[in-house]
Amino acid sequence: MLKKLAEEQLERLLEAGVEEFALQGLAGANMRTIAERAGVSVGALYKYYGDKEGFFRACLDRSLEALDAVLAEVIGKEAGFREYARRIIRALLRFSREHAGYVRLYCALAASGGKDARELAREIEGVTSRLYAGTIAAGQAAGDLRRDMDPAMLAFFFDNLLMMLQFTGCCDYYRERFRLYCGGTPEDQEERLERELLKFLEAAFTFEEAGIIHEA
Amino acid sequence: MLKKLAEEQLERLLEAGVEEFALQGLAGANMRTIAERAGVSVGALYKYYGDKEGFFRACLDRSLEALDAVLAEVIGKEAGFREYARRIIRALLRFSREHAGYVRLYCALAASGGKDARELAREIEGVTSRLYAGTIAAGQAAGDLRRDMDPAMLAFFFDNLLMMLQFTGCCDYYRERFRLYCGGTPEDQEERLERELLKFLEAAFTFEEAGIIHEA
Amino acid sequence: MLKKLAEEQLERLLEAGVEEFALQGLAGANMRTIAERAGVSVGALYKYYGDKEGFFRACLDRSLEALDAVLAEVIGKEAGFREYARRIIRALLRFSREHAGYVRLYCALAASGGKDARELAREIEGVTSRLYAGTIAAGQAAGDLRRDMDPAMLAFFFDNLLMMLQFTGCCDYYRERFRLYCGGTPEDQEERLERELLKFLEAAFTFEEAGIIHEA
Amino acid sequence: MLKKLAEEQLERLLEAGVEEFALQGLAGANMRTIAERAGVSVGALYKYYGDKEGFFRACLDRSLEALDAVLAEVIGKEAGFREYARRIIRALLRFSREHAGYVRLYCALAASGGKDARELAREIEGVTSRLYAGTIAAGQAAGDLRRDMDPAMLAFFFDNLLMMLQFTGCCDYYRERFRLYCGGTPEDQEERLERELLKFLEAAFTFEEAGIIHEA
DNA sequence: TATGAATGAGATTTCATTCAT
DNA sequence: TATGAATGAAATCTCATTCAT
Repeated sequence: MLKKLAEEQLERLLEAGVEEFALQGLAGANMRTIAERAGVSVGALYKYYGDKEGFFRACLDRSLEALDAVLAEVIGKEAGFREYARRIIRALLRFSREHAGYVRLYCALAASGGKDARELAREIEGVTSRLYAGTIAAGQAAGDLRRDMDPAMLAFFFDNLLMMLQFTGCCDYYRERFRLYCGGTPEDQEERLERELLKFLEAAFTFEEAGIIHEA
Repeated sequence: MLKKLAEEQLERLLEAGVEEFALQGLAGANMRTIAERAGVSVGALYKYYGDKEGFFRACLDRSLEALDAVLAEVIGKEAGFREYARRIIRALLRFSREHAGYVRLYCALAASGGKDARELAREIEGVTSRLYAGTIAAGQAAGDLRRDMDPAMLAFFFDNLLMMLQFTGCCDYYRERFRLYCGGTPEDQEERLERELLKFLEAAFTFEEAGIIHEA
Repeated sequence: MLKKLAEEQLERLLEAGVEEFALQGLAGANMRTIAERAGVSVGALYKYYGDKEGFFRACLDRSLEALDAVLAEVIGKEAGFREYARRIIRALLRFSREHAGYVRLYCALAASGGKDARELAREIEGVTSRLYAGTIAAGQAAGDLRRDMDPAMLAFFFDNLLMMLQFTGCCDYYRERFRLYCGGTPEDQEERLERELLKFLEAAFTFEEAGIIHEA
Repeated sequence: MLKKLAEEQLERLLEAGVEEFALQGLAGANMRTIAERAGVSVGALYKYYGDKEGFFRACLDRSLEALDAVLAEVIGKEAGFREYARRIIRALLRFSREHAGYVRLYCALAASGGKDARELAREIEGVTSRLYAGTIAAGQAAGDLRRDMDPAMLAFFFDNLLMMLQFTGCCDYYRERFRLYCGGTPEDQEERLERELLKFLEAAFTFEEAGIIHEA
């Protein structure tokens, strides 16, 4: 077959690559397999992306763009922390559902070591860390959130729970783990998961030590 | 004498293997490199562990044993949830410091996909999930912990935070991420990290929404 | 008009091909590179020349034609050996200057092995060998050239020096070698080269060992 | 077969490599073919020589060493030019017979272009050029050789004839060419070739212009 | 028994050639 | 008709595994 590689085929290449890299890692992924899965010749794969490393980077970039898009959508609207958290959780749950491959790749990369991993961290977490810390500090100033905790740490724990939320939705290990803890799959339990996480966060973020309950 | 030497070699092999597999993944790891790092011949490596897969499994088992040991130590003593949480956090922080390689391998495996990952989840998380849920349910019954949340979910979020705590101590991505959120390295900030996490958990676990049920 | 364009393209293709084959050899040459250099599509290249081998042959033929033309020009005019040698040397020096690519290809082919190389030898050297031997034998009969040497051998050594003269003008190795022996580039030293080569040949071809036969 | 690669096998690898590179060029040579010809696995070939380029260099170095050895043997003994020339010619004829592969590789490399070819020229010809020019200048000073020619040019033409002598013995093109000029193969005609070349050189080097024959 | 050189299947990558546009 | 993107066979190179020493 010699027809021009359609947009759609390039799309399929990236999808297949994201999936394969997420599953097998950079070293374990097989370029021929990826090309076959995408229904494209190896030559075409190399023509478009140069080499394995380059193709890997393209898959990664694609994942990051998708994640950025989701976050941008949430971040845009001004809101209090509660509303804000709810929106993020819902957005990430949807992202997990719709772009499981990206999350898997993200999880795999975060697990890999070396300079690349550190750079990736700066690339991905740089934005969110500042964003969360800012929003939380504002919430503290407004009296909406507890003042007895370091906003940086609050943001950190918040993001920890969100990262785990995503992995739970997409990665085999984390899905199975969810089943052990809560029964069922993350999808079936999505509503419950969202509700309970919000309760958990609500308490963690608003309760102030010494029993002095912050005004609702 | 000879046996001792052999055991020491096996030890070194596992250490080297854990490190290499954590860093490069199963596919990316190089058996010759591992043998060289351990100062052992490739032949010996194969003699003891059969093949790459088998050696990988041995490295994994070793990591799990170490983790089990730590948890067993903590679990043994009866205590209230607060004390219990403090002990686990401290134990895991120490584990991260002393057995970074194991945690890295654990992180890498959790990120990989497939049936193996699911089995691994059952193997690792089966114990802790029941343990945590039980302890939490007891705490709720005793009135120490909030009753308006599913104990399974509470346990799940608790473990989420603990997993992230471990990754934060050992894996490049997560370490850099910590730096972005909180500044400094997890080691330098260990005390602060422990303190704030406890505060966070304290609130999340004990605050009850005073009957004001979060709107559905 | 269209035909003219096409012919110009074919011309450019051959030029590019001669250069690439001379530099990289048949195996090392890249058809896409050649087409691009000539500003022609790969499809056109294949349309005109069938395949790589065929195109290579066309490049070769073109080189041989050019060489034939030069020799024909020289050979046409009747003259004594001295005059004859001078003309050939000048013609080859000019040919080297103007058609360096052809000479380079010739050199590369002569260096390659196999049946093709042998056929090429017959094709190229068949004419000149008979021509030189004949002219030299005539010179000997006329008393212009020494009689104590085999005319075939004289012709052979003569052509040896002429081949080296051409390579010296065009090929990197031989150019550098000239610099080491004589200083400067063959172009700068063209006059000197011509003069000295003529002196060398004059002596080699006319000196007779005065009956003192070199001891066996 | 897993026995240790004997000296002899490494030897065979280099022999096979020299032959293949001489015949096919760097690009055209096939590493698998070379390994097979030498009766050695591809892995072993790569273990010893790193990559194709490195193996090529090793083949080249081996050829140069062999050539150096021959020249060193000739150069050692002090002698007049006639004796000297006879020795070199004989040595090179023998070298061609015994190390045809090296000469073929040498010929192929000299035909290739680029910086490598220039460096190779300096490496190979640097020694001989100075040596020949020195010996010839000494001969001129002693009155043994004609004084009306540039010693550098004399040395250059001398080496030209010697290079062609070697190619004639080993390379398909040059062998066929010899047959066309002189009939028979260079081996069968070795004695005649040597004798006639010496006569040719004798005249070219001792005859002085203007008919004034140099004293014998 | 322990070693590590040798093996060769399999991975990445290139490029002559085709043919839909 | 002319183009050049797509193809996929074949090349280079790696590395898990074996087994002669």
